[in-house]
Amino acid sequence: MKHITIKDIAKKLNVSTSSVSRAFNNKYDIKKETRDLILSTAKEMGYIPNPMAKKLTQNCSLNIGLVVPEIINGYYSEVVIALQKYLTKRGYQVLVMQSDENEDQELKNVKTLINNMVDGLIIAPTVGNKNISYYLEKYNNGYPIVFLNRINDNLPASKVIFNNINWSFFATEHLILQKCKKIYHLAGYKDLSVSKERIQGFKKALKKYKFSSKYYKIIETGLLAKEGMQVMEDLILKNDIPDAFFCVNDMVALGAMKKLKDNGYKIPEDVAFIGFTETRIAKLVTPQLSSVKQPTFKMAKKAGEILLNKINNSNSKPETAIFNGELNIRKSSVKEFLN
Amino acid sequence: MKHITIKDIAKKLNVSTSSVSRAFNNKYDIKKETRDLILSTAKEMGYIPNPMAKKLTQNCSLNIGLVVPEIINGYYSEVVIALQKYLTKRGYQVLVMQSDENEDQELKNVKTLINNMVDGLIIAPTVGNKNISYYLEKYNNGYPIVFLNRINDNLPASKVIFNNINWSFFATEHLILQKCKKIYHLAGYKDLSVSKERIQGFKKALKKYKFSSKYYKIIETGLLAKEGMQVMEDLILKNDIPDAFFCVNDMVALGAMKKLKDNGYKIPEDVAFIGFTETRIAKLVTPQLSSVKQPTFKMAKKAGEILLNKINNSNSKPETAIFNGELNIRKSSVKEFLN
DNA sequence: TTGTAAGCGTTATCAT
DNA sequence: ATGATAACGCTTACAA
Repeated sequence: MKHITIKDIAKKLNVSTSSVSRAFNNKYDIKKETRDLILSTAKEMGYIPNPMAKKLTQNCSLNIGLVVPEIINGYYSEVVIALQKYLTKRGYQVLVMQSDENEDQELKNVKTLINNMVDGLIIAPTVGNKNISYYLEKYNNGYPIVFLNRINDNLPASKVIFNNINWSFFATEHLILQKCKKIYHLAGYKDLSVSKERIQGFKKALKKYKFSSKYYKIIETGLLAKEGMQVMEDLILKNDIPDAFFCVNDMVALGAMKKLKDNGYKIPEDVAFIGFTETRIAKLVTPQLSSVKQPTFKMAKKAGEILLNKINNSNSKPETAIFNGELNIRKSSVKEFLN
Repeated sequence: MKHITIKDIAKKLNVSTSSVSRAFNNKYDIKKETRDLILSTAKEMGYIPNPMAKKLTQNCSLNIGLVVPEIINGYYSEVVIALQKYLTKRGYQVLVMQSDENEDQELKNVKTLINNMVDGLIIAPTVGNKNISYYLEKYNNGYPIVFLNRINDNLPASKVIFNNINWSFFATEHLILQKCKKIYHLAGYKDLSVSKERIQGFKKALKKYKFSSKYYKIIETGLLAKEGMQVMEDLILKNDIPDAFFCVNDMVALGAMKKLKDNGYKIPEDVAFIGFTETRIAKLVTPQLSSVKQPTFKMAKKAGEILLNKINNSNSKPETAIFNGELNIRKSSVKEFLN
């Protein structure tokens, strides 16, 4: 099963290897007939171009590194899928690495990918900001990087982000308009940029409607269902249950809801819920979970687009794309008809 | 930002490139001091070995292709994670491609990966068997392939599979022992090997307990929550609701349960449910969903292991690993205390 | 339009 | 223990 090379084809047809190469690559400087002959015999012989050789001469790997926090909870799975689709169609392979919400792992991943000479990186940073300066240094040296999500609006680099502040404002306002009087925010990680922004939006809404500090709380949780459950267990013990929760994401919301339901609370009658970064599961639970939907595919695609721009035109300018979402109101947050 | 090469190092130290190469690769035939000197200056100069060049000379890509049906529903996400972990640690990159439950897409993926000269393939085939003969031909020509899941026990190739028949027998038997008298099976795709096997186990249990054909049904559904909902909607319209459902997977079960709950049925009191291929969401819904848990990580790891064996020792024998799981009984299927 | 030959950055085979 | 050199499969000046 030795691989056929352009040499084999050249020998068979009594042409030079350059002609064979040209037949595959050039549009013009080869005669149509020889070109056709070469291509057809190549096919006949079962020729497959050796990507390693090609990459070596062209000094590119045609690989893109994608670093995400995790791919188990749906959101980043969709990011992966969207980018695979976009980049594969353009001749690139995507190397996905997970950070498991761990900064050190993330840095390791990035370094592994750089050592593998990926042509560019898309990074959805994990909680913490220890690594950002390292990434920025690379970026400023001309390394093609696009940041996706979880990154500050004012980071001086190409990035694709969601308008967390506005949409968490809307989500909170929705709860307020449902006449919720006491609203807690399950807030993810205090060091996570999206958490910070969602807190900002939350506070903005409370301020607009003049909530005194007695009537809200911001509670750090993490991002997992398990963590939503733990926090809720704690609140139940303390008998400190408000009439609404706005959660940093759907998983935390689902965990928290589950715990409340198991303890006899009615949702939304006793406690209203709204999540964020809508997942498919939102529609499978009872009651269905209200949430903020993000345009995941579009955002991922945009990140790919910016990256390829940079790769193909190394002095393209930094670009920031900010996306908006939609508020999907479902049963978990609708109290009004009760009044 | 030109890359440092071994030539640069060689020139700087007045040694030959072969010495530099040796310093990085060989254990013995270089003097310790020169070796150390070379390594330290290399580090100083910021040398990164060019993987493309290395791969070209060694005629391997250090890439493994992984073809899965999808990665959105948790199960195959875990497969991806497990294999990434296992293979990355051993110097390989994993190229993941999704088939979207589409045979043609799957074949395309496999061909793309082969054209990219991955060193081996792990395939979790999608529904249908149109491509299997193509894969087998490659396999028989010595191409390293391991099949994971969704493949017949008697396929003459290396494979890692789950004992679907036994565990669907156990799941069904559990429902029977809960005194369920009429059990429907939501069965996935009729052309999917795991569906077939789970149907076999289902029937085996029914036979053991002498269910007449009036008291069970096997209904083709697909594998998505949405499809579980659709089928259930249909059954509700026909007023054809048994007292238990055994579902081909958790997603179908969740969709079906949701539809029933929304129509006023009590679970498990009116209808008991058990899923398969347990997902994390099983514990987040009310009532929690009973399911059969598969040792996903172990199975994926085993697939990686068999594949690397084959790659490193091309005349290693075909190997089949069959795994067992566990039956996790939760509230959705427990009726007995009601009697 | 085609061929020759150098080069991409390594490793591997010989000598020395 | 080290160096010279060919080779891996392809692209690309440059020459013809």
